Parts: sequence; structure tokens; C-alpha cells
Amino acid sequence: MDTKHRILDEALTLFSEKGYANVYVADIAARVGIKAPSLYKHYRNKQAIFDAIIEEMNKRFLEQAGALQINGADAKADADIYKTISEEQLITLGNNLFLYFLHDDYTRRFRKMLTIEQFHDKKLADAYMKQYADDPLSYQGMLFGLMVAAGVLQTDNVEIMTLHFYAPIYMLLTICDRDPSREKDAVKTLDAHIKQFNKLYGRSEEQIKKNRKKK
Amino acid sequence: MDTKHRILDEALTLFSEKGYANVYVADIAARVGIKAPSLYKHYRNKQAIFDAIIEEMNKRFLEQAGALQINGADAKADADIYKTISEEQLITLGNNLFLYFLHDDYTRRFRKMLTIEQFHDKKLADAYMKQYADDPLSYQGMLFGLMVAAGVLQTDNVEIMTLHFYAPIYMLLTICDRDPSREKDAVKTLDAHIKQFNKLYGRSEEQIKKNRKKK
DNA sequence: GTCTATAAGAAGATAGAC
DNA sequence: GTCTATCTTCTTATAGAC
Repeated sequence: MDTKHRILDEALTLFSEKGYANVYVADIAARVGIKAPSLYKHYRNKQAIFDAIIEEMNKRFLEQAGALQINGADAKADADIYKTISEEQLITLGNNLFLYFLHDDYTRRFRKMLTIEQFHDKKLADAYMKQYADDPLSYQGMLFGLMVAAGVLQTDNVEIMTLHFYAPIYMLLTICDRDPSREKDAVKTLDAHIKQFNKLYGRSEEQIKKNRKKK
Repeated sequence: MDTKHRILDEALTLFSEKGYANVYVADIAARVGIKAPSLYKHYRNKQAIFDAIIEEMNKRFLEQAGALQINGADAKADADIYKTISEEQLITLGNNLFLYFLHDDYTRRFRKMLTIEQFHDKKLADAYMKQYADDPLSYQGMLFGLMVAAGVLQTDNVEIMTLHFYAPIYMLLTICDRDPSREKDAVKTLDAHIKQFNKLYGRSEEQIKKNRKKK
């Protein structure tokens, strides 16, 4: 990784831990292994470093194309998986998703930085909400809509059903961000949550088998 | 309100909007209507102002004695209300609760400040989680437990049921904190959420009437 | 591109008059 | 208790040698 990019990486780490104002350009430089004035050969000033991070974040978010996407492929592929999924598989998917969000280094640091800096800049608040509220709800909602059409889930309000699935995941995520030692407990709760969700929204095993045969 | 207390009030407002590091003692002083050096007759330094705010917050949180408490009275009174409550009343209660959290000036500013500063100081992260995750879940869980015992709600996992009730409220709250213009939409979603919750966890009207007669 | 030296300007805090 | 003047320290950023 070249110096220019390493600066962004180290800056993101520091910003996510202390917030923009509490990080000094000398701190960033030290972690990169150079002196502060050398930074200015790569970026015009401190704000430019921050802006570059946000720009890269937006690029990555776009690439993800929907925060709660399961396999990174297109939506139709995900939808097919969902239609014939068993409870255990749904739990595994939920777990992987949650743990990816929680552990992926970039995602985690971005999320923490956005949390700290969101009230400084409306754009950051918007980015946060898009990434962790609106996009997951709309993507999951679309998948669940297909599952309802396939008869795997039953409800007359897909939007609320999606909220019931995702809000607990979101809440557990904010808890673990603040206190990583609670992760083990959160995973257990997540399991129980998905099982209960599955029970409430009536996925009948027969319907799933029927869908498998059709395939 | 005396000067000493006005300093805390104005400082809380500024901290909740910009974060500790971006607020200058001169800003606080200006809002109080004095000059910066005069502040030092009331508080030893900037950090002492912050600490005093946290201390007052802890005092207020203790007084609340459970974040999601409905009427501020004892739990048994709340439980009695819940046992004979109609769907409409449950929605009204949920709404009032949500809007209180969202609009109450002190609560709102504290929450925003904790959100911004939580990664600087573990104690703040703990305070945030206690106030907005653990306490609401444990208090609501206790009430719901009584309701299940009374036959108004049905589940074999009260903890998860409580999470299903509260997590959407929590998520809507964090959305509205970041973008107040979404409040109207959030209230609608909240309504639909509680109705769905009510349907899923099977409150039978007959059982409620029976409970009313017993009284 | 990296360094040392240093300028320029904040921002926190104190001294001492009133 | 509040003020003006001032000190001190910290931090960003630049100048200019290598």
C-alpha cells in the first residue's frame, strides 16, 4: 500500500477512535512512519484527508450496492436462496451478516467514525442512515416481499415485517460497537430472535419443500 | 436559574450539537452572557463543566428509575394498566413514550451528547447502553412478563418478545435524532409496528375483558 | 518525498483591577 | 462575580535544505 493510501487508512483508524478534532496530523504521520510536514505533500490539509476518507467510503458503499446483501451477487440470486431456505440456514445467514458488519475492519471503522461525526455534518448523518437503516430495510424488504409472494412468509405488511427482522439486528450491532465483550451474548440473542421471527411469520416447512420441488 | 446552572445548560446544548472538542469555553460563556474568564469562578476548567453535566445526568437517570417507565409510578401500577389495555391504548402509550424520548429537551440533548462522546470514554458508552438499551429492555420485559402471566400476551420467550417491541422504537429514535424531518413518518411506522406486534403476540380481546371484570 | 525549523493562530487558563 | 489583558500551550501549516 502506498503512502498516500496508508495515510487514509491510519487516519480512519484514529478518527473512528477519537473523532476528527482529537486527532492531530502529527498522530497520523507517526502511525504512517513519517513526520507531519510530509503529509502535506500528499494532502492539502487535514480536512482533505477527511474528505478523501468520505469519498472512498461512498465508493465502497456503492460497490456494496445494498448494505444487507447476502452474497454480493444480484438480488434475484439472493431471492432464490431465500425462497427455499430452512430455519437453520436463515439463522446462519443472519449470523454471518451480523458478524460481517461487526468485524469487517473497514465497515466497523467507518460506522464508528460516522457515529461520532454525524452531528458535525448533515451529509455524514445521511450516509449513516442510508447505510445502516434505509438500504438494509429496502433490500431486505424486497427479498421478504418475494418470499411472501412465494408463500414462504406470511404477512399483510412487508415493511413492518422487515423492520421486525432488521431492527433487533441493528440494535445488537450498536450494542456490540460500544462494548465488544457483549458479542457472544448478542449472537445468542440473534439466534433466538430469528427463530422467533421464523415462528411468528409462519414459514411452513411444506411450502418450502414445494418450492424446492418446483426448482 | 443561577449562572452556575445556566453554564451547564448552555454547555450541554453546545456539546450535544458539536461535541466536546469543538465547543470553546468562550462559546459557552457567550451564550450565558458573560466572558470566558468569568466561567472559571464557577468551574475549575472545561472538563469540570463536562463532568458536572454527566453527574447531573446520572442523577436524573436514577430519578427516572427505568427508562421506559410509563407513568413514573411504581411498576405494579404500570403492570395493572397493561393487563387491561386495549390495542388503541397500547399504541397511544407507545407513541407518548417515543415522543417523550424524542422531544424532552434534556433527554434529547443528553442522548445526542452521549452518542457523540461515547467512544472517548467507556463510562459514557455504558451510560448510553444502560439508558437506551438495557434498562428499557429490562423494565418492559418485566411488564410483558406480567402480561404473559395474565394471558394478555402469549409467548415462550419474553426476552425476545420485548426485543421485538423495543428494537423498532430504538431504531426509529436514532433515525429521528439524525433527521428530525422524518418524525412524522416514524410515528406512522411506530403505529403500524405496535398493531403488528399486538397481532403477532396474540392479545385476545376476551382475555382482556375477563381481566377487567376481575378488577 | 522526507526532514528540521519555525511561523501563525487557536484555545484554555490565570492575574489582577473593579 | 465580571471584566480586560495576557500567558502558555498546543496544533496546523509553511519554508526551505537534502
